[in-house]
Amino acid sequence: MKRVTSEVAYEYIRKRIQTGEYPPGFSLVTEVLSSEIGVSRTPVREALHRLATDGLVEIRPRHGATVKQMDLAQYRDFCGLRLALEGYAAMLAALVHTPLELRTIKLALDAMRTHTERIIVDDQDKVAHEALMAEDVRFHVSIMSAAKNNLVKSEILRLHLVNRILFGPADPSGPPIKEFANKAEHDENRRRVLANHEEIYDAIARRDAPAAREAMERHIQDIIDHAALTFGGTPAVRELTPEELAYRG
Amino acid sequence: MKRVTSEVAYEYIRKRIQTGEYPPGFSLVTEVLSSEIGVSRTPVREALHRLATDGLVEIRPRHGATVKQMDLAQYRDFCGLRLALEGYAAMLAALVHTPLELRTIKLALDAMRTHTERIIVDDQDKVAHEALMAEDVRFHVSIMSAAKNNLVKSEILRLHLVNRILFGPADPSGPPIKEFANKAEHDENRRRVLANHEEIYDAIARRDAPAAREAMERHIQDIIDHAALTFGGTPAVRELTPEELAYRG
DNA sequence: ATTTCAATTTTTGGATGCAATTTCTTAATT
DNA sequence: AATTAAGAAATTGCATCCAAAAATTGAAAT
Repeated sequence: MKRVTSEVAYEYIRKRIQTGEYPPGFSLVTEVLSSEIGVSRTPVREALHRLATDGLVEIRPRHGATVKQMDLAQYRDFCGLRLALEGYAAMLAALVHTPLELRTIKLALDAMRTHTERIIVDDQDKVAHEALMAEDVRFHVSIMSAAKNNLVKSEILRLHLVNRILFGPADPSGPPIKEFANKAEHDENRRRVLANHEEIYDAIARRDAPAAREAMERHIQDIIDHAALTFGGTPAVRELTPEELAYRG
Repeated sequence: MKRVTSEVAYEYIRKRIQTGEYPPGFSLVTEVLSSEIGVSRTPVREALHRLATDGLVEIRPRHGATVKQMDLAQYRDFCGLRLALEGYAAMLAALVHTPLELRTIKLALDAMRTHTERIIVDDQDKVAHEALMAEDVRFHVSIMSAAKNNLVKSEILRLHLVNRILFGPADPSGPPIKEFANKAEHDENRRRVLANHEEIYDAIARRDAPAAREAMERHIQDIIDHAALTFGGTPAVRELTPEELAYRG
């Protein structure tokens, strides 16, 4: 025995989903995966269950596992969760951050500013794009670390994982997503994100908890709105679940 | 094959944890459980993993599973999560509730009022105690249903599950929990809970989203404070994790 | 030609066996 | 007597095997 085999299976599948090699709706057959990875079906099964609790995979009993796919309504629910948690984390961070934690947040913010400027000058700068994304993550992670609530932190990290998958690198065989907006729109969006981050940082720095929460919530709401635009124009009236309908009689 | 055996195992173990038959820290050995339940080790393993993601069980690789135990610090983190989510749900409910959903919430509130009065008159009324707990749950569930975000709802329900376990029926072999306060204190607490609920309801009814959130957050904060008292007097300074310490260099 | 029903194949969920690792026990040494 | 080391027992994690359920294919009847 080498090491935790189920971990290998988990990482293997997760990576494929994230890169888009296994697109949303893709059927994940244990037998195929196990022979592909070179382990038996047991650890694959376990990995799929873990991915299901992460929200990356959907398992219907006796029907197998598929890569999760979300419609806009589900995405909005998802972002609502993120909004609630990250807003709370920002609030906590404003209250309990240490000077060092504040500096860590500021470092990420400053780096983002630099990279954003660079991208606005040269749209094709791949390195700057990569760096910007990395610093964006660092900014958010720094805030939830400063909040000092590990449960909240791990929940948010789990959500980020899903977000990356559904709106990540590519969606080669998925439904036709609306073509990217033009550069001017993109630049405007980047500036808005940066402005949002600055607001959040300032509120945390002056220990203004309500303002920090509001700023973070506005930021995430902006993300939702932006995604709604690129996703497709439909206002997407929410479907009511049977469970919800039960409340009406 | 009869039915989903892993479901049987899951319910079996969950119930035992909730009733306190398996107290916090209790060692959950797959072999023992499988022979006790009458299924093989595979579904037991799966059930334990599910319980771990629910937060009821702790699994350390190669060391087995134990019933999760929380200290006060962890409980506060846990309640923080609940506060963030239920506060958000109350806000949403204020914004998007239908008249029927509002009435459902009011029904639970009215029932709670009745049962609380009854308990204050007769402390020993077991039926009223049961009913009060049930209506308390109904009140909270009605609100998250009215919020119409299934993800948030299922997350909160998961949290409620854990809450029930750690502060549920009994903890026979656990550390000596401070003896229950006297009746006057209890009655005061019950009245405060009811007043909280009324505030929450009123805010939702008049579609005042910020007030609904604030009232809910105050309510949960009260619960935390109350638990801190009955748990033990220690202020419980949070331990820093190695991960957090990394941020300091 | 299309639809329906049955048989075959595929695939999941569960049981069992096996190897590796951890823990418990016991004995020996300081 | 206490502490450590070695071996024995127990327990986890993975692989394989088996049975039940679902999907698919093919044939027959309308």
